Amino acid sequence: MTPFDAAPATAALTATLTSAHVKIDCLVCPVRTCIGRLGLREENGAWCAILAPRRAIMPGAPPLFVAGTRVLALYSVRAGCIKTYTIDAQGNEHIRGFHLPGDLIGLDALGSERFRSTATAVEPSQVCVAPLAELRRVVASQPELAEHLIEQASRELALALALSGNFSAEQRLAAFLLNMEQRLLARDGLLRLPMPRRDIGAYLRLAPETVCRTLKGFALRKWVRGEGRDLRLLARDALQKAAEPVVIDAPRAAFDLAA
Amino acid sequence: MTPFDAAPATAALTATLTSAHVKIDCLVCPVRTCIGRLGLREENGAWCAILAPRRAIMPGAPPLFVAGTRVLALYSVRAGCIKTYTIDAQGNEHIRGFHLPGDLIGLDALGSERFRSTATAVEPSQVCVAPLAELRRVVASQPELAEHLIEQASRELALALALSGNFSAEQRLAAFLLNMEQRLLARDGLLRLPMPRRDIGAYLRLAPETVCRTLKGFALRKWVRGEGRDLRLLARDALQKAAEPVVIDAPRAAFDLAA
DNA sequence: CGGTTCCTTGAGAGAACTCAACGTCGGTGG
DNA sequence: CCACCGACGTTGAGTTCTCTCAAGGAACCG
Repeated sequence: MTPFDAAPATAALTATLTSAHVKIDCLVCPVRTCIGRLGLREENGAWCAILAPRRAIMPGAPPLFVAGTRVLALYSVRAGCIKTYTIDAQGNEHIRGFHLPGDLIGLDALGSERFRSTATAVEPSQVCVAPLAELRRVVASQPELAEHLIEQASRELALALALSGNFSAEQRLAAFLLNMEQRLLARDGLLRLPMPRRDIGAYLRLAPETVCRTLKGFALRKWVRGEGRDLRLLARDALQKAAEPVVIDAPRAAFDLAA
Repeated sequence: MTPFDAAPATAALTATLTSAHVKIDCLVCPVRTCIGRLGLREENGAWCAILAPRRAIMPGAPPLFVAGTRVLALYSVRAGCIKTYTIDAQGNEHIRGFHLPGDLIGLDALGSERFRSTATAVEPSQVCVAPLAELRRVVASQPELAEHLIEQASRELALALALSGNFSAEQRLAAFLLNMEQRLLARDGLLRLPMPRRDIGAYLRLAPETVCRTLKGFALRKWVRGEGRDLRLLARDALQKAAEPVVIDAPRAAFDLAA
């Protein structure tokens, strides 16, 4: 069991943490697992240092950052759920991603100088701040960190590409549930979605009603159970089959060589 | 005028180049512009060396790589157009991206160990091969290159996220035309699309017929002109307005602080 | 208790798809 | 030289998936 199974929707998260807390808190920081995987020493101050400044983000509060503003820092989600989105001319909200503990926010802005989206909290959340200047400095001195950033961007890219495919509502929703289950480290298929139906729809290109109806379809087939945002995935294999985001195709054209 | 304005659909591209040609050819390689931008010396052998092995890729020929196989190298497009795609269970092709000269292919696979898509040529093309092991080595010694990779992945991510939004056929096609015009370095809005309507549709989540009809709608409004794949963008501003992929939204909620 | 947000369900509307047909073009071979 | 073939682009007609609009009920909060 990880420290993040318990929903972090406590008032304590809103408290401002002093830098004195940093070292202690970092021991339970989700980013720490990444550090461990990279073979970095926990005492290594470089990565922890740039993550020191914490920020608590509340739903409805001012955004973490706003589309169009200059990128001054990236953010690492420590707890909660942050959504990044844009608003089009018709006023529709397009959610570009949900960021869960351990995820970096703002990777899609590194190519430009400005944020492409606005970031707000879906539930009470906390992020660590990685100022861009310091990030560059650390990247230069620690190639492992650069590789970590590339890998994270790569994974996010793969997810975005899989989602941008021409799939049906059922396929996308099934893929979404499985993805969220995996990223939320849900146990026994027990899953508490942080976001409302409207946000799921804005992410999956579906009307909230369609999300609801499709979910009901899954429930009728006994693939999922639950009410509202508390779900239980009963038939993961069936969902996986329904999702089928990518089929590994055989090298069909490889035989044209003989012709 | 760049060396890539002329369509490279010549038989010469199919010829196998020996390593003796590398140094000379690298002077006209699109990647060179990146090297210049990064402040690297042209004589710097590290980056050029790993790009040395060339491969010619022809439409209908065996893929450059196949989804599911291990990632042994990334590929830098030197000429032509490479598409990456997946085939779903229904046999539908989902195109994840068109890669033009200067683009890297396979960035979305760095997070996993295997390619997520299959890559084939849309038109006669040529790529440079960057073996993963050497790439890692160079990244470790040259942080600028790491930043370049991150930026490239970031831009690709931003494009994928913009495209994955819930936009209409007109919005997506307009955005696609503008994006292709920019990336093909089209002059005077003169644009020769390398791919058939079917591929555009598979990329934009549209039926080929819808691509055709939407394009005709643009033509009726005098926004574009041309026949088949040869297009001329007459009203770039109108297309830009129709595309409206992202609207920079004002920090509306920023005033909640006072409440 | 009123107000708000969210979830759910129903009925009608619409955007895009499917199916079908036709003309064009370039290559191939009789 | 021309018929044939396949791939592509275009257009039309009917269908379908998803959206929009509307409404009711539940949960939460001040």
